[in-house]
Amino acid sequence: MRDLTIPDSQGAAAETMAVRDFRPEAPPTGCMACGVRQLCLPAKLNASEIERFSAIVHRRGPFKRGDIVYAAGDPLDGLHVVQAGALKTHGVTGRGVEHVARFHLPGELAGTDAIHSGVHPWYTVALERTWLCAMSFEQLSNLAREVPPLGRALVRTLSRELSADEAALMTLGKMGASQRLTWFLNDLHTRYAKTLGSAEELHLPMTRADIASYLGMTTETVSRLLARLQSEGVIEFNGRSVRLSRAAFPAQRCL
Amino acid sequence: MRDLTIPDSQGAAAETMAVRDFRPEAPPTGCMACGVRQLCLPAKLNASEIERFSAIVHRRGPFKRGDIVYAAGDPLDGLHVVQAGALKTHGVTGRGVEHVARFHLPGELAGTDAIHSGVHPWYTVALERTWLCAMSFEQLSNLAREVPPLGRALVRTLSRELSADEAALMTLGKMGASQRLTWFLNDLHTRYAKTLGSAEELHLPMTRADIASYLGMTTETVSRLLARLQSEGVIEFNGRSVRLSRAAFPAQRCL
DNA sequence: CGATCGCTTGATTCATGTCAAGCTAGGTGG
DNA sequence: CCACCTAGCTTGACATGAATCAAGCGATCG
Repeated sequence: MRDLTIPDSQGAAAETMAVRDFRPEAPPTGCMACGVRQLCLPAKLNASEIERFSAIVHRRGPFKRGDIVYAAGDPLDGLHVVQAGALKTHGVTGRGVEHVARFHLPGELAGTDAIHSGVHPWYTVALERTWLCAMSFEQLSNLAREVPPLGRALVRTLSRELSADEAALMTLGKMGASQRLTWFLNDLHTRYAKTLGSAEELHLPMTRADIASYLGMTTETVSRLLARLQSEGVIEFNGRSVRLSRAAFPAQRCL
Repeated sequence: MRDLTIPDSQGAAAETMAVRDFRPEAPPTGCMACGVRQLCLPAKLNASEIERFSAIVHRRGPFKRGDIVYAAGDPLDGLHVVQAGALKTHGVTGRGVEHVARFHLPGELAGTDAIHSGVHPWYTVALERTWLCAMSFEQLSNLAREVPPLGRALVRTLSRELSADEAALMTLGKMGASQRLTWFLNDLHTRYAKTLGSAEELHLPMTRADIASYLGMTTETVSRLLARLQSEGVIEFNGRSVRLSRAAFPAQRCL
């Protein structure tokens, strides 16, 4: 892990946390009690297996907005699961323009794109106050050999990321700007629902610029489209909190 | 595997094969002698491990243009490595429009996006006369447990696919149409070079419509841009054969 | 208290999509 | 073997969605 020297669970100062945050001040109680477990690697492990997995994981945080988890070029050391908060993975063009390739929400794994080359190809940074569960890939790999269900979970997780990326490629390639945006909102809602339950109110951890970059448009267009969707009654929003009108999101098919 | 009943290595009729095809009429001689091995799963296995891997693989083909390897909704049964030829993975919108998410070239693995759900999310079809190496995911998974390097190879391969998709998301999201196209040509060239060596002439296995769909533009735009790139001296092309002017593709950075 | 960042809204421009037409090559049937 | 037929490709004229340029506002941070 590069020398970030982010204080591990440092003085849990009293701060108002966004609704979406998952008991962010609680010290790690181990995977057994973790709220994102059903999405995370130990999802299908039994108690003793979880115990062993838990032993190779340590909690890191809080990362704050903008803190770097991986920089492009860093050697692969550990993978991280988002326990609370959110990350983005982005590249930077020659002239300093950044482009977001994906967001990582609670329960999702980051760093996997570095496995094959041993080097992180992009930047991964925190979008808001974030806690991560770190594990050495080396140790994970070894443990997976002894605990086959863990190996299978790793493969399944990679496959899930893969098909998520493919879905994004499908949607972002063909659809118009407005459809891309509604797809995005719906996707976020679905992913949050997996760990935090389906909430009325969706809190966006990222800026308009991040959304625009991810969806391949400009911040101006995002703003305008949000305004239009609101006027059409499809959504209601206020800053970064968005309420999706269920009527207008009819089990949205992604393609 | 769904009932494709594609004749296994059926009567190797004498046919003129495209330059890119990899000894397509030769019967399978096992992974040891396979030309795409260095990219394929057994890349880093020793002779006896390759032997075991080889035993769970069987060769299928020839598939011809348009033959379906996986249909959306099919249960996961086997994974396939492209030994010769090429595949595309695409979704179909409500009104029958298709969108291509990725191409699979020799040595690349297909079907992995079905692992996590057990169901293939999209269609995967042959673009040209194609041979595949099929393996049951079940058997692969079991063998990976006994042969750890194979498990690692599987994880590495998934990671490679993942970062390829991310690179595509980066490029397709931000760049203009012309840059997307040159990125695409360069990417194809690079990938072919891994198994077949760097050739002067790049043979495109897909139609303009496939390219357009993948890059998020129209066939007309692809045509026009190819014409423009040729007039600028960046490429020379004739139908589906393209020659990249090395001078104009200066170690093209993808972002 | 000022400065900066994130967001919104308006006016204008331009790249790419859409519609339309014609060309070419390869495959099929007579 | 020839003649048609179709799928794939190319080119042109025109329309438009989204980018760009520009301006202003509110909240947060130092």
